[in-house]
Amino acid sequence: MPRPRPSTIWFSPERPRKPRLSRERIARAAVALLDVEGVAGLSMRRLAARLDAGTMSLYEYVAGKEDVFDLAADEAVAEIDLDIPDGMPWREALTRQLVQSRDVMRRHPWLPTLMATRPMLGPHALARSEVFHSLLVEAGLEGPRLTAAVGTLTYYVQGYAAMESTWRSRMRDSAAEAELRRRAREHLDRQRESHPTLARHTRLDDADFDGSFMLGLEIVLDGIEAGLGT
Amino acid sequence: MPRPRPSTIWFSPERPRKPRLSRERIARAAVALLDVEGVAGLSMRRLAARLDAGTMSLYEYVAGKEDVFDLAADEAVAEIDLDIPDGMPWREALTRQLVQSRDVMRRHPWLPTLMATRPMLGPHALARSEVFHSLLVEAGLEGPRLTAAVGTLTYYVQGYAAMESTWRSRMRDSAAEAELRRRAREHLDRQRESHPTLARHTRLDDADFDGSFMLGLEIVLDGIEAGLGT
DNA sequence: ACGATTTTCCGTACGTCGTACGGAAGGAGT
DNA sequence: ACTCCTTCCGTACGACGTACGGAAAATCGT
Repeated sequence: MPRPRPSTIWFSPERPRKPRLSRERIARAAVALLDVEGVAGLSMRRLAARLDAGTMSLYEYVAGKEDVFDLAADEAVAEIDLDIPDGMPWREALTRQLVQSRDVMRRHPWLPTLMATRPMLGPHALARSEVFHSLLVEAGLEGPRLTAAVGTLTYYVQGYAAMESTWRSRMRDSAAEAELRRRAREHLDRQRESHPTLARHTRLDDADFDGSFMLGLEIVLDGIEAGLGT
Repeated sequence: MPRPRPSTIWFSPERPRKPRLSRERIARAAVALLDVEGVAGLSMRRLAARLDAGTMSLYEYVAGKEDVFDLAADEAVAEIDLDIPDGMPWREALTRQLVQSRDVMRRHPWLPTLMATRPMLGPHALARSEVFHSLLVEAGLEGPRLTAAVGTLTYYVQGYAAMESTWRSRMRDSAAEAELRRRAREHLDRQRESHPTLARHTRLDDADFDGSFMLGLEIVLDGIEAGLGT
């Protein structure tokens, strides 16, 4: 039976010999590597190289690649500034919180995807969750309504950030591959003829990401507020 | 210069020789394989084997693995039933539409992730988008508000479906790995002591996925409705 | 009818990946 | 000094995406 490794559990137990690596160091290196190379660019070999360690050394600290992703995700979530000025009303505070979250996800475009595909149980994710819940409790929610409200906010910011970063990256590399882009565009235009509403109401080129994000956020917050009287 | 492959463009042009494969056949096989093996389990080799073809034969029809994902995603989106009874009010119609979407995403748990990480430009995704837009135009929205409203709904259903399927899959395999689960739980409980709001207001075991989904959906729809007067 | 052309099919090969395994090396405790 | 536990990591295996180029087949021009 192999030594059990913690996987997805966050503390580190006793350590009878002083180690060169640590889960924290690995987490930080993973974040840095993900920022530069993206999700597809993170490999155990590259990660180890960046830490001047042998590849297999990582496995003393980490259960596998999935564990690295868990670690990196929680590490990035830690960048969200959680403290809010005393006495700030809940709606304003939540707005700040969500704008912050989007900022962090813009710095780490790989984050929304990872958050959507794993249970976020790291300490920083839990802390963030605590803040969201307590702000909405202050607003007057509890029980399933509370859970649902937290969900809508979380899914919105994750979904928006994911969309934004895929869009931005397509815009970037299409500067080089303008040809293929032209064909795709032409194809879309052809489709548009059979989709009149879409054609009339959407512009593809201008993209006011900031304004658009705030608009959607207002919708969700309005919806939460609308349910308070019930 | 290599023969250009369409990538992400959807029609197929002239065909001077009758082919055994086709983009449609590949798309269907990819969906079936993804359903069984998940995103990580889809490989070009396995996909080809399922079609009784050599691996490299796929590349006559498909630009690469990314293209296969695009194809599979649009193919799955096709399962969403788009027609709505005549005269049904917009809110009810949208609800139907979103419940449908969630159902499809439950049948294809890999779908929400793929949708979040790529621009959905396939014919079925565009058709779905057209329906959403026209329903919200009927509701009285236009311009950036319209775009934002479509966004909130889309992100909500994708985010919820992604959460639901990761949760469900964890619940499944934890039947086998109950030990590790117990440790995770114990860890969570320890964290809960420092997160009082979270501790008081969340239950982990019971999970009324259907009801919870509807609650969140009502929030978003309420929010859209609240913005109509402005 | 038949060669030329075009298109489909796919075997081989290369570089990369995650990680199982087992050994080496280095304190800590006795 | 000896044991034991931990850290470190070289090697190796099977699987992956796909570039390349050749074989075979269908179509077309004549």
